[in-house]
Amino acid sequence: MSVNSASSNTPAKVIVGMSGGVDSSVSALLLQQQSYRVEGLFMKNWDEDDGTEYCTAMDDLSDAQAVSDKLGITLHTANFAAEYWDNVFEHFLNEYKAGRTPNPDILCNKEIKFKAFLDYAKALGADYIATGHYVRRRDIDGQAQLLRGLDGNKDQSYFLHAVAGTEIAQTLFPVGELEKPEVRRIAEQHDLVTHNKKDSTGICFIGERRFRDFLQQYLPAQPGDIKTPDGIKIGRHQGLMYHTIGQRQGLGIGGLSQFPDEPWFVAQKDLDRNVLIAVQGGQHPLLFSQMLTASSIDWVDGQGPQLPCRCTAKTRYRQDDQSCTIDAIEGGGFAVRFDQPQRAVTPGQSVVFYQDELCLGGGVIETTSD
RNA sequence: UGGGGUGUAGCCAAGCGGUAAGGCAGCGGGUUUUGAUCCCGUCACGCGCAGGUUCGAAUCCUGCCACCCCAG
Repeated sequence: MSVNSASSNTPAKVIVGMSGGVDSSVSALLLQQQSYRVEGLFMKNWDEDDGTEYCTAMDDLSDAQAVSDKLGITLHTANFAAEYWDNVFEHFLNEYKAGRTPNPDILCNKEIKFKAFLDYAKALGADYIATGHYVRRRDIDGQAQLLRGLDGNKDQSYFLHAVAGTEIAQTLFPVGELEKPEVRRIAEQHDLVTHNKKDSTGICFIGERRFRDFLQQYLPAQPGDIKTPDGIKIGRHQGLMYHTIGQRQGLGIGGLSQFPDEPWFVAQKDLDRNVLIAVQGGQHPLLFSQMLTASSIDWVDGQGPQLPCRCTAKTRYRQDDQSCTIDAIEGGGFAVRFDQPQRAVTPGQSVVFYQDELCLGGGVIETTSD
């Protein structure tokens, strides 16, 4: 790709989404080295609910500012909290209310980072945006493809699968070509304050929380029974939305004399009866499913492959790729059959498809079956 | 209140005179841009209570208390 912008032979202008982390810091640095006209933008998309305990956003902004100063680039700030709430968080809450387990960060990428931010950057005159994601872009016949990051350990294509190719086409991913240790090394060599900053986790823009306490602020408790698949009551839960399929922690069940010493896992949610179904042992058959149906499919190329299609898929971030077959189902949507049964496939979560290095796209899991 | 049994951490539970296993739950940390999973660590100066025997008792003895079962 050319470093020059399309409209002139001045260097292209790129605005980097600066989170205050090492990846976006190094992204800005690399683009600068590649002679782009680089500016940064720090997004604040969540207005603290309690204001006290989780005030990392200010630290992140000051780190982003420090890196920008070091590089001598302009740092813009933007607040997309309203867009985040309307287009990401409300959907997040509605999914939990419906007993499902959403992935807000996938929506956040689709609605905020590659829509609100992209629009904002273009209004600032940018030719491209850039982010610190560990993914790669490949242009074929004028079409942008999404490839896994070179560092298989950090690949974040799972989170970007719902971003359209037309938006990928306007984005640069400098660290996607590198391995994480190299990124940190570059940051250290250039004396960027973020070089040894711990990787951020938790919901994007919201951060690490005691998840159940966090949800409880928005979704009130609805206590009910915890039962075995045979209908034996073995405990109480405070709300089906506070648990997810395959989960062990938080059930509070232990030492039942008529059962073995194995830990208990959530197998199903019975919304009609407000009952949580739990099974014993992490390999219990009820925790596995070989088929799923998915809706809300986003294909990166806008078309999707010819069906039926053999490919690999992940049902969660960082899962090893699993061989499967995708097929269309009547009335819309897709059916996915895995070669091997998969553990804790969870409605509301996303299934993402790959062919080798290419991320095809993915959809939201609706149902699972044997 | 006649007989039998049981009382060990939140729960299940080993221990049978030599100085409190293990599991589950919980808690803390690690891994991780969702939620999970997973990994590591932690968790009874004390074994229903009070005495006694002994160099030494959760383990033996005595009394008391509680619960369970069978008789009534």
